[in-house]
Amino acid sequence: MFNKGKPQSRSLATRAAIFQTALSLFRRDGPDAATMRDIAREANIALGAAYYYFSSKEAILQAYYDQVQELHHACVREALAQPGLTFAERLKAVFHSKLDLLRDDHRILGALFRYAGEPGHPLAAFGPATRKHRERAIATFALALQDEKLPDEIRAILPTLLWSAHMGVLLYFIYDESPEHARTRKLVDGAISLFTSLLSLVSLPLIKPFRGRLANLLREAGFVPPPHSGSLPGGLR
Amino acid sequence: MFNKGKPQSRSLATRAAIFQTALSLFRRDGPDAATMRDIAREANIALGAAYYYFSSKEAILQAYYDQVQELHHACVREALAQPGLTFAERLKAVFHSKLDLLRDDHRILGALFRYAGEPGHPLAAFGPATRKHRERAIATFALALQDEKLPDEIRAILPTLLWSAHMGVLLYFIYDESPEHARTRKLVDGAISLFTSLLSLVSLPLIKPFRGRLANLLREAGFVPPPHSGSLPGGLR
DNA sequence: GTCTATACTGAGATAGAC
DNA sequence: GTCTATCTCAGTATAGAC
Repeated sequence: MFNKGKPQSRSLATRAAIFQTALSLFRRDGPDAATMRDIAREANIALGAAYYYFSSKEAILQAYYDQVQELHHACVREALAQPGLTFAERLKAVFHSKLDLLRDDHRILGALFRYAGEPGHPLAAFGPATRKHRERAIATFALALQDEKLPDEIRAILPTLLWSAHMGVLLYFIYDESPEHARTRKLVDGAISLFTSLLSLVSLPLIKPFRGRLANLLREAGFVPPPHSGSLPGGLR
Repeated sequence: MFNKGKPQSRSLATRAAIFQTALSLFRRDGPDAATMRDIAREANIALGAAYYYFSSKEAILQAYYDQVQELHHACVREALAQPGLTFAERLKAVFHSKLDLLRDDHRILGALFRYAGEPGHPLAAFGPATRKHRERAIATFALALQDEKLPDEIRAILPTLLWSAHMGVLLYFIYDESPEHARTRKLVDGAISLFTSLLSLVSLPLIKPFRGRLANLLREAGFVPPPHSGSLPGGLR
């Protein structure tokens, strides 16, 4: 009668147990090698129960994706709360906190990348189904630059650009076998240092005309919404 | 006794028939929906025969990958043979010829992207197993700039940079549903025009110091081999 | 609503006959 | 080289216990 449809605490606990068991198996064996049967056995439940909570293995990946998103946003808020950081330091905090979060999850990340080439898939990183996620992630990057003084065109495109760069970094990270992912860390630091240096040139009269062209290009390509407008439908935005 | 191990013409014909049938089914139904049984039936052979020629469905994708590579290189050679092209036109020719080639193959491309996040996979676009392919593709881009006068640091990194950009364009292309892929074409043209304009700034004293930093960064990240050295092992290079 | 047990399906891949 | 028969196994469907 009451609580119709609301999950109870026992149910939540079972769900959480399945999720955690799945993650540890994903980390140990890789998301492909770990079967739903393995997960159910390890969590001491029947196969059907696992499917009761997660309609597929992909649904577990989906939940992981959601969780990473939220944790990252929280980490970034915390890291950026510290006063007196330079712009470069703020950017580095955003990138490095993501890498911290994903430290043990090379293979899970790799499995998520799999759907990047299937626009219709609910987990397609650039597809319409993940639109909300993407906007949230881009907003996380926007946190790093909210106090900077930047030309309008640049401010409008920078969060999306940073998010795109971060996707590239994650790809690099997946391939990076150096201890502690030192190579990825170094790439991030080097790229951000170089980038912030270059950014100081952006107000030069010589460079100025290029700002508009770039903003234009990205807007027409759909990476970035037109100014003064709400959001648009579609996957490429 | 003779021709030991050499495929005969009948064998080659069967292989080609399977390959073409597979491609047309891939295009019609998508590479996932098209099963090996479908392919075999459509090609009028038994399932086992299909597996005799291609040890897996992935092997067919592999063959497709090889073919695209070779066709693209040939197209580019031909397109660049035309005299009097500007640098931007040469670049555009490389990108557009690739898009021409892949016109109907959104979904096959998408399926190939799937392996990009699995470094150990033979089809991983950035992995060690595809190293030779990658070098060949990068060499294809190098064709476009062989006659340009460019600073050494730039010349060393540009082909790889262009190849990377081209991977990004392909991803965009996969998501692009505009008629004739007009949006992708427009993005390519706009980006190349902007890029070549920016490139003319690269010799300015103001910009010069950044060249070294960028080249350094890319070298240390393994995107580009150190100067005066042969190639190195490994996936990230 | 939560969960178990069991059986079915369909696709990739293989074995071995011809 | 080519076939048929078979294996494996992830995902699914279902009937019913609590």
